[in-house]
Amino acid sequence: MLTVAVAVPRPLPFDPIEEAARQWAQRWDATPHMRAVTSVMRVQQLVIALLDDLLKPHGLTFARYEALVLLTFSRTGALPLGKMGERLQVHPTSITSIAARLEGSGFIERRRHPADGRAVLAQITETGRAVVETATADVTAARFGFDALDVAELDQLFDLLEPVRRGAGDF
Amino acid sequence: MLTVAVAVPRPLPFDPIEEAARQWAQRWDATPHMRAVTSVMRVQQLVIALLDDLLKPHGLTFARYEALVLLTFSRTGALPLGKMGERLQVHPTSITSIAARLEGSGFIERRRHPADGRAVLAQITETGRAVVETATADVTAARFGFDALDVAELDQLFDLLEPVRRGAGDF
DNA sequence: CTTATGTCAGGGTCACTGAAATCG
DNA sequence: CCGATTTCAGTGCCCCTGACATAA
Repeated sequence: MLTVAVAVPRPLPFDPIEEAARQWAQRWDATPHMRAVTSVMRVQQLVIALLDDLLKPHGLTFARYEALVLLTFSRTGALPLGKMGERLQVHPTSITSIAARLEGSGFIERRRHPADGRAVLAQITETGRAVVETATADVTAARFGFDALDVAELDQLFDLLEPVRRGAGDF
Repeated sequence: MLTVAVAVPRPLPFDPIEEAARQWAQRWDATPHMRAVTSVMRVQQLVIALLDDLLKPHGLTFARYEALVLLTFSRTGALPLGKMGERLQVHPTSITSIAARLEGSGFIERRRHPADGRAVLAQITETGRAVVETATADVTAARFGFDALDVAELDQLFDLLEPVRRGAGDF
């Protein structure tokens, strides 16, 4: 048995977002918007902290993990960087950096696109495929940190957020 | 009339999260979790981009705006840094940095706590109060980027996320 | 020539670790 | 002495801008 000391902030005796909303409402409007948005921000922060903790032992960040997963979805295990950036909705220079680090870890290889000399193909390696499998086992076991919700609630959450993404012009 | 050219990525002809979920389901489980979590991550990204754009003209980031708002909620307009970090749920070194930059902008002043020589009080200035008001007018006018949802849906979203935050030990 | 793709340099923010100073 | 509060140095991550090289 091995125990690890982890610094966890003492829980507050009240919900800080509820409290902020209460004060907000006394002066400004859009209180329901503020409350919902603050919740999304906080949950994202919690989830990314959990996922990065789970992925770190595998030598991955969440961004790199997502890129690797995307490659396993393609038939050949290879995609042009531009296409990856589009799908993952990240900045062109970010996908370059992500690919560079994945290559440094031996999870992908970069080579010129045979049909388009401008493009670069990211090709997942066998090591890359292996790490995706073990890392995915960890994150699915943790239910992505959303163990508190059942499937109906998860779908409801997705449906609620869909128009927000659509409204921002994502698709 | 003045128009500004802004680079906006071309929308995808499909929902990239739906597509990822479809592929995910063919190999792994926890698909509803993955779909919901990815949505939260993406929406957070969209909201933070919008808010930072709205706040930048006021010389604020979202983190600094939140800190300033918190100060306006206190009776005296002053709080110890430790208390602020607790409420905003940010790392002690982060609140130091946020306070340092807010002070550099003239939005707060830092002084020793009169009753506890270890603590530092952040005191909002008149300039700080003024910038909170104008910045808040901007973000509420934009409905925090959640204009696509009505009040019932916003409350539903908050309620869905509440057990996730509670489960992570936030309060 | 213009457009598309990717890379690199650099600046900004924030999270975190570890160490230190100060004070209760 | 121990613990709490804050600061500082340093690392890593990701975002973005701007400039550049290469190729369609």
